[in-house]
Amino acid sequence: MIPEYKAAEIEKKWQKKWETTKLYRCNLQDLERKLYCLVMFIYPSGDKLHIGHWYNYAPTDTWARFKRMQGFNVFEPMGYDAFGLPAENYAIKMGVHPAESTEKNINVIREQLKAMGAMYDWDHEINTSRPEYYQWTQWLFLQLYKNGLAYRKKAAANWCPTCQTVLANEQVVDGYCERCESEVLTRDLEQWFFRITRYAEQLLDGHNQIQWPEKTISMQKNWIGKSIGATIDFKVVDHEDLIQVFTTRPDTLFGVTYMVLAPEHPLVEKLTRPEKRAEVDAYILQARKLREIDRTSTEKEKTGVFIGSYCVNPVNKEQVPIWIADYVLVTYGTGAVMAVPAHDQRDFEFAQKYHLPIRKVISPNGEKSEDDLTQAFEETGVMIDSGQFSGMESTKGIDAVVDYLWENGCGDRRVNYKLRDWLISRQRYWGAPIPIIYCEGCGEVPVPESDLPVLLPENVEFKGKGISPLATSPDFVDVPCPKCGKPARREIDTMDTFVCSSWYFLRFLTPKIKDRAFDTSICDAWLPVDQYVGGAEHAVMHLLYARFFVKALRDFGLIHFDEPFQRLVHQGTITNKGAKMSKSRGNVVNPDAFIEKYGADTFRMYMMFMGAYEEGGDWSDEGIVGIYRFLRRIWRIVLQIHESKPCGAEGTRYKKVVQQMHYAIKNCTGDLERFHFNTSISRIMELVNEISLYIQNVPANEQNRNLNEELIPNLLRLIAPFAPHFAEELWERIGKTYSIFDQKWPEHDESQLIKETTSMGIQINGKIRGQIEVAVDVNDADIIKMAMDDEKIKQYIKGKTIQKALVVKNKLVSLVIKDMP
RNA sequence: GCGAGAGUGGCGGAACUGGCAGACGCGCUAGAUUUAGGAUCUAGUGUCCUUCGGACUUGGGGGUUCGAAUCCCCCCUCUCGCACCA
Repeated sequence: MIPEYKAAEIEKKWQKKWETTKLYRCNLQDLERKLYCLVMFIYPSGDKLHIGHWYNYAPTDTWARFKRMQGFNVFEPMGYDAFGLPAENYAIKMGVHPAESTEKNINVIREQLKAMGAMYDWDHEINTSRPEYYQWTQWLFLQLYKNGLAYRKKAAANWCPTCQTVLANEQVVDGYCERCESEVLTRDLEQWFFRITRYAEQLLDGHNQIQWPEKTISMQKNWIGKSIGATIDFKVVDHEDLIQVFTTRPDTLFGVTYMVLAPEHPLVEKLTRPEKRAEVDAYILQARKLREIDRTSTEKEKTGVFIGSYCVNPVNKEQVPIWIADYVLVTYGTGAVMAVPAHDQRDFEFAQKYHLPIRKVISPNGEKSEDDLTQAFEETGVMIDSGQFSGMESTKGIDAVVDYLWENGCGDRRVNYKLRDWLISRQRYWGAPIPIIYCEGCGEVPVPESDLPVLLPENVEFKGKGISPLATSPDFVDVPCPKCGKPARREIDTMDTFVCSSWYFLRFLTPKIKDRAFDTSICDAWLPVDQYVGGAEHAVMHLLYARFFVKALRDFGLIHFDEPFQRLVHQGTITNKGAKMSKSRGNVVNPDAFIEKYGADTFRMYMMFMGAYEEGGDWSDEGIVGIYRFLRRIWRIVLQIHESKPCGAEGTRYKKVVQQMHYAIKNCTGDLERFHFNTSISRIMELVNEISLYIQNVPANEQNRNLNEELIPNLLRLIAPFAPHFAEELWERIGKTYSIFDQKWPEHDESQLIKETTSMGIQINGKIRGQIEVAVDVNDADIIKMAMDDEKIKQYIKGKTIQKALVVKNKLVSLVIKDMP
């Protein structure tokens, strides 16, 4: 009598055994075949594990287990990105201290993660909100500070009125807060920045040495936004001032007919003529009122005003009027643009509206034409009406003009980036305090490393609004200056949580060391992370910041590699009945209910079966039973064969089963490698179907003994990464030694895949008309003959001439026929 | 608006470099077994045509090819990213 498959019981049993035997403890000293498999650690904001977490973690764990069985020394850690706004907001909502609620949530989540059955090495767990961790986040801040990569400045910052804090550029999506979707305002504030812009070029270069999705790389490239061009200085008439512009088209300099400054440009105030003052002020006021999103919309008609002053074009000494317009952004380039309406569509539209001259200086063929342009000609061509440069190819003209400007001291080559420095100050409580003290005498003083950590005070009013909660703790704020000992005050802002997660992959290796943030030699040995898995939404935030950190730390001599993550895979999104899951739609799938009903093994396996991992899939409450049935089917077959102990020697039918096994091993392995879990599972299903047919059709006493000895063990090895508890249980039940995860992943034998005959389709004029069974060693000419001798085919080719006949090996025969002339 | 990806049965999805479209699973139909089953097993299941058999089928339209889901051109829809970046 075959016992029932009791998932809950089995899963508990093995989770316990794995833990007590420390099966997944990784020996970091063993570097041969090391493999660092990392999944983005969890953000414990208050909710339990949702389906997205499962989809991130379970398949990655399957991959890691597969690699372990292939003989790799796999390090797969898990921890908590525990600081941050959602956790703080959750605590406020529940009326408890964030430290308390975070700790509680982590305890729940840890149990859930364990119930998933992943092979995390729990000895390496980290929690970024613990002083043991954030002490080193602060230490890293100081290293950046010491090396000139952390600085404070007053700047217009993105302010989220709901979150009551500033945000980094990366956290503002279309003018709205990435987290809470409130409209983001601008506020002038003193803020801390990390000088990520210094690494712009290196961040671009590094893309060449990592295997990441094309799309993610291009998003980063786009975000960094490199453009090569020149700066050009325009003297202002009757003023000492120079207006500097950045342009990628110095070859169009002779076509400049006006100058445009951003309304916020510092020179606007000074250069506005008295008679224009009222008009200009009104325009600036109006531009300010416009929401960022409206102002930057390309749909919006361009507007601007003339401020009354003129500047001089350095190549032809022509005076051109200076305008301000909100299509020029103060944050990009120099905040000023030389307008060339004939060769820039935006300038063209503006010039048309305000009747400014449009002067053609680039011609497609070098010839002048009197026709009016209907739109700007933005391509390259031949320079015309450009003084000594006329007749020159515009691509060469770029260099020639810049050389001329440089010689005359009014221009230079310049590479410009869109990337801005990373604003890391947050006016919130639940984060790592910035380790800086302000002293009236000594100014900005870094907290000495020996005084770290700067502990988050407990007695804080963190529910307040508009001011950093740390300001409400006098014990925290008032400190003696570390330099002169006089009364001073601490920085009251905390760091963006992305700072914590920019180096966690280093800490994971040695989470408990007390005297260093990380161990240089262990990091050098284990990094870069071999396989990183996480959401695509981090493309220009976490993934860019972490790369910046690694490059900076490398330059400080603390590590000796260039990139944190060698291979990167993003999981797709799970939908439910075709729609994105959301609380408002009410179609959120709660994993717990399904795990209770079918077990974690079925649940995780079904997620992998739904679709291609990187594309996500559509959840179906019905579909999951397919996997449940499949596991129970294996359960019965394995135990039945184990009981009946086949000892026969039946060979003909068995050969087919073996062939199917090698086919399954081959494809299952290849697909797992590429994170194609769904097709990988399909191959195992086919194998099970074949075994099932065999034991039904071949009498028990004849069944091949290898069924028990070779086939079933291999089947269990194949299923083990997908359904770990299930496979471990059956492995034990068939009398094998613990653990199946110390077993070697099966390898296929290519020679076993070769069939004696193949069935080939016969195509006539592109349409399949018949099938023939052909032995593999038959040559093409004979195959064609066989095809033409086929009864069915004869009907088609009777009375026709064969124009062409070809054989596609093992696939088909193609005949092209034509009526007899 | 620009850029990238996608569109395949009733459903989720396969098809690696052009080579028998629809693997695998869900659902459905019939049968077997069972006291019963939402358990299990077997067979069937793209659409249309009256059949042996045939015709049509990968968002729509054209093209290249002996042969196209796959390559090329035009159009439609969806998803994601960027959005005056000078």
